Amino acid sequence: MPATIPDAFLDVMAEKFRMLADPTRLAILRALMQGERNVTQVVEETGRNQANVSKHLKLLADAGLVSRRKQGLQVFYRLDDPLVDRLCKLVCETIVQDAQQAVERQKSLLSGWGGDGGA
Amino acid sequence: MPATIPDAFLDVMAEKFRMLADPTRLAILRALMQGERNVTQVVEETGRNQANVSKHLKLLADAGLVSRRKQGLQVFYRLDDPLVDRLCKLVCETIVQDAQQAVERQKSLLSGWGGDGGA
DNA sequence: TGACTGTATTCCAATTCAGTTGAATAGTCA
DNA sequence: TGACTATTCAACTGAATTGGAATACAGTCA
Repeated sequence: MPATIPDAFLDVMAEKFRMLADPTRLAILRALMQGERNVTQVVEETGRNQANVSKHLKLLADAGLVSRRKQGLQVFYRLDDPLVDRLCKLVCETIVQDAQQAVERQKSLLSGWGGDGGA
Repeated sequence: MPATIPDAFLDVMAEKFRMLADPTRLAILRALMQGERNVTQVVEETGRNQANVSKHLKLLADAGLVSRRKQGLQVFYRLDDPLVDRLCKLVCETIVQDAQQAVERQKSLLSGWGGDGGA
C-alpha cells in the first residue's frame, strides 16, 4: 500500500469506480449480492429489459466484477470481487449517515422555536 | 444500515461513484488528500490546465466531496468527505493485491518448468 | 481608476455511454 | 430436422461528459 496513489493507478481506479457508477449496474450487483442468478432472474429482479441487462452483465464480467457459469440453456452470474460488497456497504452507510445528519440539523433548527421536531 | 440496498439508494450511490470515476478528478482528490490546496497548486500538482481543474473542482464541490474557502484572491479547497479516502484506499489495496496475485500466478506457471521465477 | 493575478464560466468539438430494437447464436426437446 | 427458449450481438439514437480556448469575473495593488 503506497503512501500516496501512484499516477499509474488513477486510470485503473477510475475504471473500477466507473463500473459502479450506474444505477442499472448497481441494481444488477445488488441482485447478485443475494447469490448466484441467471440472466432471467436478474431481469426480473431489476426490472430492466433483457438485452440491457445482458450488456451490463458483459461489462461487469469483462471488468472482472462478476463471473459466468453456463449450465444448459442458462448462464449464471455471481459476484467475483469482494471489493464490490465493501464499496457498496461503505457508500450505503454514508448515505444513511448523511440523511441522519440532515434530520438532526432540521431538528436543531426547529428546536430554536421551541418545537418538538415534529412536522 | 439496511439488509439490502433500497431502490432509492441506487441513484445516489451511482452519483457518488461517478464522481470518483474520472482520472482527472482522482488526481485532484489525491492532491487534496495531502492537505488544503488552492486552484493554482492543484493545477501544478495534477498537470491539468486551469479551466479543466476549476470545472472538476466545481463538480466535486457540488457533490459535497470537497469544500471551498476563499482567502483574498485565492480559493482553497479541501477534502470534505471521509468516504473519499476510504474508498480510494480500498480500491488501491485491491489493485495491489490483483497485481501480486498476477505475479504469483506467473511464478507458479514458471515453477512448473523448474525455473526460479526470474525473467 | 487601471493593471494585474487567481479563479470561474461559456462555448465548442470529440468522445463515450445508456437504452432500444431486431437479428443471430446456442442449447434442448420432440 | 424443426420448433422453442435463453442469451448475446450489432446498429442506432439521444444524452451526458470531457478537455481546450477564449472570455468573464473578482479581488488586490499602485
